[in-house]
Amino acid sequence: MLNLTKKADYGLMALKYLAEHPETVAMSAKDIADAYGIPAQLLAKILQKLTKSGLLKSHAGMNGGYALARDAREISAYEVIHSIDGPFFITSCTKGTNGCELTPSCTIKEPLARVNETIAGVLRSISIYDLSDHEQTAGQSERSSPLVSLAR
Amino acid sequence: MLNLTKKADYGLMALKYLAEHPETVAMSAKDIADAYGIPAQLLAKILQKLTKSGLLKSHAGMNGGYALARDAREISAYEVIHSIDGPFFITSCTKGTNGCELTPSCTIKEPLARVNETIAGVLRSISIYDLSDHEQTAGQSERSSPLVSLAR
DNA sequence: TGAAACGCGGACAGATTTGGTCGTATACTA
DNA sequence: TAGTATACGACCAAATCTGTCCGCGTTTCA
Ligand code: FES
Ligand code: FES
Repeated sequence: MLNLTKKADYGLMALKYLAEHPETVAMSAKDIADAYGIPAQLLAKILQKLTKSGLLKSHAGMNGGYALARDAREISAYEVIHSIDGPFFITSCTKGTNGCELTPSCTIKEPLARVNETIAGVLRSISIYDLSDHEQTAGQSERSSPLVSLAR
Repeated sequence: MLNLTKKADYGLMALKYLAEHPETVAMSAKDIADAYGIPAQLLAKILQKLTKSGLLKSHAGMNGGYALARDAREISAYEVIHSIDGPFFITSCTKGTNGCELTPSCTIKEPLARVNETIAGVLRSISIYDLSDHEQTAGQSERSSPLVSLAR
């Protein structure tokens, strides 16, 4: 019913956590999982997906782990969700290659596709940086201008 | 993964269908289901929910059926989805009464709630009328001004 | 007055998706 | 070479969604 999967949730949490610890070179999946009390192995697989999508850089071996591949401002929530949950369409008919069996009769697909694009746009305008708790001491650069203000 | 359930899809289709046939007093669930080739009994239950939510008016007995309870412009997509799928939160943690077990550690719930509100706003700004194929012959009243333009 | 057409609502089974675990292979470091 | 970490697939369990069935109440009409 139009909600993110837990996996996407976890992914966002992990990325936010990484964004808030820029000093550390790499953070293991277990470290992040422990910090939030989520299943380590599950998070590992999520981070692997994000790595394959180029959002994270990974490093095996001791003191290895994951690090953001780009600046937190350059990673949008949309990319994260898309990477973890696959392409999302608000219309339920995504089975098969294109459209479901009743595509010809269904008349709301086209209008809803527009809604879909709008939501995608909102998600695209939100970066990990926007989610994170960056100490906005003074004179914040205000580089990011999300469609949705997340300011508190 | 952030998509509507088929039920919500069906519900929107049905309402759109009703909006496009304003002359008929009432339309049976079976009629609508046949028009789109969707399971009649399933659609019936959906329409029942919409009736209980006050979006439709029902009439039992022969030649009975359903009709919009209000003008199509006054029924938002949000109401329909909310009525069928229940309250939706973009964050997956909706179990129990309030928040999931890891609410304290989860740090993205609050920022995502804002995204949630934005999406809800988009959905609220779209009416069944906007979805329907109203012959906008000339000088359309342009009474509705959805956040998302659905014009073709 | 009774049958037919229709809405109402719960129970329920099958299909699908999600959440999570396990095992093993691979890569890197000390 | 021992230890730590990622990579990846198979797999299972739980939750959800989809769809069907059946009995009941209501309205219309012959
Ligand atoms: S439900 Fe499949 S095309 Fe709309
Ligand atoms: S995942 Fe439950 S509070 Fe965020």
